[in-house]
Amino acid sequence: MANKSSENAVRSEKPVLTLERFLPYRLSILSNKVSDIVAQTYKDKFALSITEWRIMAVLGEYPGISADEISVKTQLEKSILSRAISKLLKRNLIDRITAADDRRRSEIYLSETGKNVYEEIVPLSYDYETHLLSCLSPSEKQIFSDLIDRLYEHADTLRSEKS
Amino acid sequence: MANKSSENAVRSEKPVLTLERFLPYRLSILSNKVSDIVAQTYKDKFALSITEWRIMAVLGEYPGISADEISVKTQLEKSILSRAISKLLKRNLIDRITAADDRRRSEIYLSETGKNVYEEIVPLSYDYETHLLSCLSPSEKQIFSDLIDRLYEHADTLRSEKS
DNA sequence: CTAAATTAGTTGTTAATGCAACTAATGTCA
DNA sequence: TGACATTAGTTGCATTAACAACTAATTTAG
Repeated sequence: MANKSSENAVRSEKPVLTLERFLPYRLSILSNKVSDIVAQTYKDKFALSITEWRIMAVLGEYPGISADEISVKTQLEKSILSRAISKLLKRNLIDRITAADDRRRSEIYLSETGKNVYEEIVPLSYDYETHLLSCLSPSEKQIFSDLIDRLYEHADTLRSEKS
Repeated sequence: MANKSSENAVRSEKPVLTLERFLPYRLSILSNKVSDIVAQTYKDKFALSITEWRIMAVLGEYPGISADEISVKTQLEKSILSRAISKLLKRNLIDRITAADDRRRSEIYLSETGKNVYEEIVPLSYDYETHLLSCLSPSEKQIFSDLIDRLYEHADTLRSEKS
């Protein structure tokens, strides 16, 4: 006898989701816009995709790291990484040598050319970040940064509740 | 600016970028994690991709909207939209009729089935958002939301400064 | 020492994305 | 009215992503 159309008509208002106010959506849109702008610069000036740049960025910080470790740091799939590394090798932006102690692993480095590109991109990236954040006060920047970290940590705990 | 490798602290000629502290990167990682979790639910329970769900979400808010208008609201490419709409039509989740006043345009609606799915997803989405944000205080939520909006607006102004 | 299990990395396949070219309907303006 | 430009939407194509199967090197147990 349950009939939602007439019995409790007061309660049964249809739910509506306002996409533009939905946080996961807004986060995604903001992130895409921010990334697209950087991506355009990397692509125009250096013919690098975001993925490729991230790999180089990690190599700038951790020379001699392995593909697997890059994968952990950048959250990129092994296969994506493997193909991106091939491309960077072909372009002589990185060097790869087989690790002496474990011949499965290889150690990857920025090449001389790669270092030059890296050193050109780093200040551009910082500039961009600075410009992007210039609409926030110092304390707002700090708060935003902290909130991102907290949400990131917290999101991890949600993953397991999935079913 | 903290410099964790103090070895060559004398002349810091070589710039280094710490990817894990670079805001566009962190935003992207957070956004991906957040989206992936929702995506998994939509996919498992309703066999919908994020893209498909976003279209349905917009249709729930704006019944009879055209593909082009959906494109503006969701920031999805025309082509992606066109193909997603075909899929949703095949699955009878939406209906499409040619607009009377302009036969190029079509008006798109959630079908009855689509409405049922929509009404099931909306509360799930809100739940997820609530859980995600449960690690923030009410005022922090407000601040975070505001900062996102401001950054979004501000990012727009950066786009043209590209060169 | 050797068989099974793990690990690092590559490759195949399929689907999703992004861009441009295209069709068809409408709008503009001389 | 009639050539031309715009607009809505579709399709083709090349690139990229996601997932799994695979090779080869190393580790673990018995």
